[in-house]
Amino acid sequence: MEIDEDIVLIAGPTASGKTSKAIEIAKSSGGVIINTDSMQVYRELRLITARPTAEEEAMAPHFLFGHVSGREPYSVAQWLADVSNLLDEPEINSGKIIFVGGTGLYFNSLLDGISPVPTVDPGIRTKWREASQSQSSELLHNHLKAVDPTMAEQLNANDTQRIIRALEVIESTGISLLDWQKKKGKPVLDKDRSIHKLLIMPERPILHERINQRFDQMVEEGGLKEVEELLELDLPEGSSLMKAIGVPQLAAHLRGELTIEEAIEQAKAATRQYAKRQCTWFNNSFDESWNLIS
RNA sequence: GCCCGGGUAGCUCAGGGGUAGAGCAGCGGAUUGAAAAUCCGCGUGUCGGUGGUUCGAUUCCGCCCCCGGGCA
Repeated sequence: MEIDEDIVLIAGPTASGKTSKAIEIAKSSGGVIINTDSMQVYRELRLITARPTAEEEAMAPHFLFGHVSGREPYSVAQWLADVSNLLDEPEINSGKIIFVGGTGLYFNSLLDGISPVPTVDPGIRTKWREASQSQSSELLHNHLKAVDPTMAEQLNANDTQRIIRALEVIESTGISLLDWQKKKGKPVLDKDRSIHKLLIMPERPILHERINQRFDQMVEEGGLKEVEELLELDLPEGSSLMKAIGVPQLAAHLRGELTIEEAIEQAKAATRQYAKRQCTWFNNSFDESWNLIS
């Protein structure tokens, strides 16, 4: 598949064949590949996050794959900053660039930018993250109601993660997250470069089949060992990597809580559920400028 | 062949004379610094088949089929 545009975006649910499509395009049209997946940025997991293999990476220049440690906090904003830094390099920004991944939020931030919320005071962040371990979401929601009622109204009382985000922002900046989010971010892609957007959406039953097969393959190729080694690193509690699909399930097996068959079955189900959430995002958040293929 | 037990949602199973409900799976939605996260919503069904009793049967009775277990 040859593509004339300067920038190619390839999105799709997990196991839809994005990696090979990106390499195919890079080989026929040239260009570098930039990761647009929130988990493939981490160094410690390769198999379980379906990161391109060393052989695949050798077929074209790859960026932002496995470039951060699971010990470091990472985020959509950090990713966008990493992309922005890459685009500051003329030899990258003048050639073809292929963004590939499955994180809808990252694509949206790439195209629309992200609101310029200041970095939250680390002490305040830690305080609320710890509070979320010990306090009920309802209690936290009540805190938020007291300090930022309009934001509290936007959030479900069970949505602990968004509630503590809102809490840390109002406490750290004195301004409601809602107000910050009204400020538009600035897009990082050059306005004058042409973009081709590809959305790979296989039929659901086919996708499920591929997901199931791929997880079996991950385990055959040493996924269990990879998780075992990850656990030995003793990453900080709540680190994103520990929540990568497959990790909690295989870790439960290593602790003797699940048989390997149960762990595999549960990991496959979690992957299918994730793929559905991705499809929801793509279906409802991406506009008609995306070219749908299966 | 005989004797038990069972056949209810995709799976595991509960229920019981007024056309049925849980968990898991599945489906739909939200999504702005943890996003593979986090959260919201939705039972999707010839109750094995067929006769009968009954105002009414998935439920009770007969026969048949299928699956376990036991005896031969």
